[in-house]
Amino acid sequence: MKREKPKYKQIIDAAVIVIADNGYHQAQVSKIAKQAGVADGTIYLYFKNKEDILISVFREKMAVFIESLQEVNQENTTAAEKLEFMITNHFRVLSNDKYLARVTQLELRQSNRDIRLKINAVLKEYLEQLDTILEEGVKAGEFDANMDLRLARQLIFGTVDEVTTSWVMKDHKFDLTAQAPKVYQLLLNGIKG
Amino acid sequence: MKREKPKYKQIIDAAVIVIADNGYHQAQVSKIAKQAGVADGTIYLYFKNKEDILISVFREKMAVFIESLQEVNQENTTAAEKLEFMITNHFRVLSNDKYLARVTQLELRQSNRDIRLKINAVLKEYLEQLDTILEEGVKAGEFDANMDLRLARQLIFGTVDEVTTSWVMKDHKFDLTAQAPKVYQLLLNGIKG
Amino acid sequence: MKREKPKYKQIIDAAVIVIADNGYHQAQVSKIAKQAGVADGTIYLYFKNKEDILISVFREKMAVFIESLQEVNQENTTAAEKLEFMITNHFRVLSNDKYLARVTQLELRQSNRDIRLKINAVLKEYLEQLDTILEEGVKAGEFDANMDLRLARQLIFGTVDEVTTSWVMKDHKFDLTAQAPKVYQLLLNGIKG
Amino acid sequence: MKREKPKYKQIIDAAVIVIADNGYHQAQVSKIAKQAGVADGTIYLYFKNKEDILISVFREKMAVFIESLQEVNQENTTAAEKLEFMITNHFRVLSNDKYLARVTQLELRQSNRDIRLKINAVLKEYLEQLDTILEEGVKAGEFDANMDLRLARQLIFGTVDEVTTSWVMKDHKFDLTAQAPKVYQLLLNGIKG
DNA sequence: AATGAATGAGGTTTCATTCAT
DNA sequence: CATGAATGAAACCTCATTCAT
Repeated sequence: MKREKPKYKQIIDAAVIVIADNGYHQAQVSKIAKQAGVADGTIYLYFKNKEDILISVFREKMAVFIESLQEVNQENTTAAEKLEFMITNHFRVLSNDKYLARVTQLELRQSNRDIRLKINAVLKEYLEQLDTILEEGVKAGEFDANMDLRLARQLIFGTVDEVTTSWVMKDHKFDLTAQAPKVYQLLLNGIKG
Repeated sequence: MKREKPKYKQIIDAAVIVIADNGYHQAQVSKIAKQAGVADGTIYLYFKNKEDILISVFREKMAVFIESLQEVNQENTTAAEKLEFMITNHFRVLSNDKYLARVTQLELRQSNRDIRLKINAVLKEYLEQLDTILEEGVKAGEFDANMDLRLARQLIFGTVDEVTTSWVMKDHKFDLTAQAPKVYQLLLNGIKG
Repeated sequence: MKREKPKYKQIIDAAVIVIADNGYHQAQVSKIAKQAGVADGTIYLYFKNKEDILISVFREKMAVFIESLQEVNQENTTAAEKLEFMITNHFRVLSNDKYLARVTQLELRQSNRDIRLKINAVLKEYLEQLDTILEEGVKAGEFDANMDLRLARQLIFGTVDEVTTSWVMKDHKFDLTAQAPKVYQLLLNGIKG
Repeated sequence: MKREKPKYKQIIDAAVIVIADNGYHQAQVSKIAKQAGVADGTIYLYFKNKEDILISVFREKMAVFIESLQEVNQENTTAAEKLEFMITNHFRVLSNDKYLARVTQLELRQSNRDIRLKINAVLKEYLEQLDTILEEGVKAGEFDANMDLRLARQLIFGTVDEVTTSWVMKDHKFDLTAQAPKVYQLLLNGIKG
């Protein structure tokens, strides 16, 4: 008996590939089912509807980022080191899964407002981890005590996101992970005390 | 007899309103035609297809940003002052036209890959103006000579864009233009020599 | 230029034929469109949705019955004569349009509760005309003053409907209009004073 | 160990409840299985297919009517008394099982032509019992010798059915069994010699 | 130049039935 | 006998675009 991945995971992974290959609006349920090697109807044993597939893709994949951040946030390192890890990790994960990168940076953003709101809810956890780092850095005197925390968060996330999107749109023509130290330095300059 | 705006402009403006009010996916050509006060078929006398409307919306509205930057780039001010103006101007224009802000920050991004690529082509002019400022600043010793120019551009555009998007998604709950000096300071810290 | 029936009527008539030929559950919108000689989408310029087509079929066709009853109710005849006319007319109209008979007696009754309720609302007008006849007959001493009006209505409608349905289910094997005098006599016996 | 009803009966009863509660078109096999406390697949050990369940429901429940009529038809009473019993019994049985009444009067009639034909075959036995009463009544001089037997049957069944359906559609707002004597009188008037 | 009625392709989801365990 | 996960066919409706007037 062949041991299969549980179908839920199987379908999520198929969705990432289909969306990356065909684009958001051409990612029909039947294509995802075919890629996953299951019948169309089987999808609906594991997901409420198509929207549920898309949000689940994002949630499952973001979990990697969020968990690694939670871990690093519990370690005894400086806030600056944590920030550096966050950036490096972000770039590394997406570098290693170009399908995922295309899906999160380009395709999923084409979804309608409902899905976008649910995706943002997932993203919020990630941003809260970032906030934790920033608060800690301010308390430790590493980061500028007068800076606007929300702006700092937007500075960091906006930059990391823009660099990643740029990398995807330019068909990965530069080495994304190699940008991490430089991005870290620019951002640290911006916020350090 | 009332002198009417030329129909081309009329349709562009109608598109912005319809997209802002209904969202990208609910902005049907017939709605735009109705809002513009013309027949559906008339749209196709001025635009090749729907995609052409959307890109034209972006191009026409971006022109405001680009022109003002071209002007300021020809003035005798420091690169830092130019950067500050760029940020302030960006926030001010979108603050003054909340319809436009919603359309550019949220709605148009839901379009498919083809339209996104064409929108990026329009954006490129804006980013080139930004590059001009950065190069000038490096040459004048205002900005760090060792920094990666592309990263600096992504830092600045990514941050400004993220702050604006955040402001739109939070229903303009904070004063966007008031962020300009703080954003400028954070970014300048990042890149100054 | 060929003068066409207005499309609305054209589609209604096509629906009757398609439903009669294929049965309620096999009467797809595309079949109706094809039969009407229009595109699928054209249907939706004239009807809100499929349900709207079905109810409209019933409403338009019942109008024939209701109007003729309204006319006869305004004439100077006895209630018994009006009743006889009603029965004769009912059988004659359905005898002359076997498609319609199949649709109203068998097919439309397979619809779901929502449609059935709306169909019943249309039917109500017909039954009210019948009530008018009965009340008039009681007042004139033609019909039994002690009878239960609602039951009398159910007696008449139930019988006429059952005879018609029987005729349809037996593939029109007997002459429906020929039943009218006998049915009238049975019913009159039941309710006469 | 609790002695269970045989599964066949269990499933029939579950079907009546599910159809009455959810309506014909929302009575999925899986719902019936759940209500019956068995697995979906188990249904198919006792019934050939869904159609078979529905017809069996009707057949099993009609048996009550048919048996009681067979009994009364063997008694030494007048045809008129038998007719009265038939009407009273019909109303009483359905009054006592409102689930069943909804299912037979409203829901099962939404089924397609095939099922309807098979249901009619079951109904035929009932109508034959009614014919026996009528023939006996004619022979005994109780009923009009000149009347059309088929019409008389349709008069009686159509009226009883219409009264019952009306009662179900009006949510049992009147006392159905209380109608029996009045209905009997109306019908007897119609057919008595 | 302007109209707007007509077109027709294309996709999500349900659910009766099967069959390996 | 019993299970229940898996199957896959099938249809309503929308909307960008055309073209006769």
